[in-house]
Amino acid sequence: MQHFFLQSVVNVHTLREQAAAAFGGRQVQLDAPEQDAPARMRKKERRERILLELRLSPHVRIADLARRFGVSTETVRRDFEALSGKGLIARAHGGASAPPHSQYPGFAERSLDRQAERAAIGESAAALVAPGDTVMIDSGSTTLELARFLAYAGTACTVITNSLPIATAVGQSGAAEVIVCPGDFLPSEAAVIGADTIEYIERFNVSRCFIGASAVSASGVSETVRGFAAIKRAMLGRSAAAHLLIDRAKFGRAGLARVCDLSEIASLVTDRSPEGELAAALTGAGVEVTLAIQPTGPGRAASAAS
Amino acid sequence: MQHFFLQSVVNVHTLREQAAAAFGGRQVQLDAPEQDAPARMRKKERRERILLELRLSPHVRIADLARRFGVSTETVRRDFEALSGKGLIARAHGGASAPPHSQYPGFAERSLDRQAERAAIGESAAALVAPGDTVMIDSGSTTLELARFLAYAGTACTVITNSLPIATAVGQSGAAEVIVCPGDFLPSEAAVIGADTIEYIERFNVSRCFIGASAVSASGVSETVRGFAAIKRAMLGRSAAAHLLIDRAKFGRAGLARVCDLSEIASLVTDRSPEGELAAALTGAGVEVTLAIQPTGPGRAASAAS
DNA sequence: GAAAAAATGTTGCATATCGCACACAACGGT
DNA sequence: ACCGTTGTGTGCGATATGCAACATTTTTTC
Repeated sequence: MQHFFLQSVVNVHTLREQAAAAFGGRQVQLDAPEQDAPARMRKKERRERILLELRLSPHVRIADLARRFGVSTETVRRDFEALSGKGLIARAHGGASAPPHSQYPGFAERSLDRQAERAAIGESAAALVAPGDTVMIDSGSTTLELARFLAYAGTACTVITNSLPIATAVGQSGAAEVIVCPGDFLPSEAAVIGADTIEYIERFNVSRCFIGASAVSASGVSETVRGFAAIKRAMLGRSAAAHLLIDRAKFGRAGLARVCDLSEIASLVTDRSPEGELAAALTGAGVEVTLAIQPTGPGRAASAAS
Repeated sequence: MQHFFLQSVVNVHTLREQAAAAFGGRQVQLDAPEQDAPARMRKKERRERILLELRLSPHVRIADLARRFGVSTETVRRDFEALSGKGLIARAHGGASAPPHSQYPGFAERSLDRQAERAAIGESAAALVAPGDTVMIDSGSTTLELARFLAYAGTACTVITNSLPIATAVGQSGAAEVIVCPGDFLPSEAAVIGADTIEYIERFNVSRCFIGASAVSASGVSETVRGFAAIKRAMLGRSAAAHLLIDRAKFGRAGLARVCDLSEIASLVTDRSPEGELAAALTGAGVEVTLAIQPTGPGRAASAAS
């Protein structure tokens, strides 16, 4: 079996070249901030390839990559260090793997900040779901945490979602039923959007929905990704009660697309008490505020303890 | 940030206990075949927890787990060895990560055998898709390979699928458009099934569809998972040409649910020429047979070379 | 075209991990 | 109560990895 593969290594390389070329067309700015006049193609390309490999198998080894790229292990090690510095990969002894969870690329870049806060918010929100409930869960990194906690706790509920990672996460528990919405797949969020999605959502009626957002202020909830606002509104319209999961970094700001008024949501789950104008508006709108108990979360302890 | 986490390690543990308990209710038979009168709870539970951890973060380290479980590293090492022997995890120096691809649990158990063959089949099938094409892709581990190669090659096509991992894989390329079908989520396959799925599929017309199956024989194509047969038929009905992706292990067998006649498929992509009755039937039905060039595949070379 | 800067390769050593052998403890069957 | 089985811990030499300093090559810049 071993030499089997070794014989075909050449073919593999050829394929990889093609892919790398195709990929190169829409290069990500990997080393943007620090060096402004950077780099020959080599380094960049190699690092892109590392990320590419990492999408295909969850773990790559330094020695393998070094051999494959025809460079020394030190070079690969340096690449790893740079990439892990940007949070694009997670280092491990002898290799590297995909960042914390996101098999979902789009999330990766941003999902490092406030990870702990989001986990706490997700955990608190999960407590709101009782066995037997039917809920809708919006896409987003905070709501994904909710999904993970639901799965972790094994809550026997029915979940309707437009997010693929959320469907997968909740489904893993085996205890929950998951209904996936149709629509156009948006890679950056690993969720579906569009008219089909909305039409489908409107077939259901649920007791609760959990939504995320880009911003919340006294004037209401808003979202930067335009297609998402409509989805959130559709979910709101079909739920007896709506819960907004949002961290304090988004207080007092406003996004491009308006989602709804504060009065339309039943509760806000966050990591710190809102203050000032927003607090007043929330009280005025009769929105209950749930404060998440600080950082705790499955999957984080391991990396933190190391 | 570090001590931050360390302070809450206790909470994490408590949470993990709960989850482990919940999980224990539907324990998988980890060491079923070899030892019939096995084991105290300890080992089993520990190994389940390892798998649980692995779902939450893509890589766990031996030292961490040893400390967390309060056992020696040797013990964890033995667990790793056992689990990797069953293909449930992939070993790495200093730790372990999720098996080859499947962030998708159900796939895991079976997706080791014939992995290379499936990759070859997927690669061959990917060559059938031209830029601009619109295709449907059925769920399954072989068709997932097709999706990965499409993404890897960056083919600019439109894909309609009922499989979440396929949607994610194809979407990653950024070059393709992906339309996801609605329906009831089936965790073991990470795909959706049901009436909604079928109804949705029937809204489209495509040039090609790629389907997998549990078995193929002279009397036709069949599938063991009942809900899937209907999906495959729906896709067949909406495609100008159908391609069956199937490895030689499934030749000459029959599954519970009948999918279609051989005459309904345009081509069969496989890893070895069919023989005897099946070959005759294929010729008779005018089915073109495409033989996949032997093992090659992204993501595999790394693990094989090690 | 030469100097400067960046990237990469090389070396040596500290450390971590591996794999094995053996010893001990816990449990189950007779 | 005995003994065999199984799971676990400990110690050790071999190997792999990490890390830092320095040499070398390549690229950039003027």
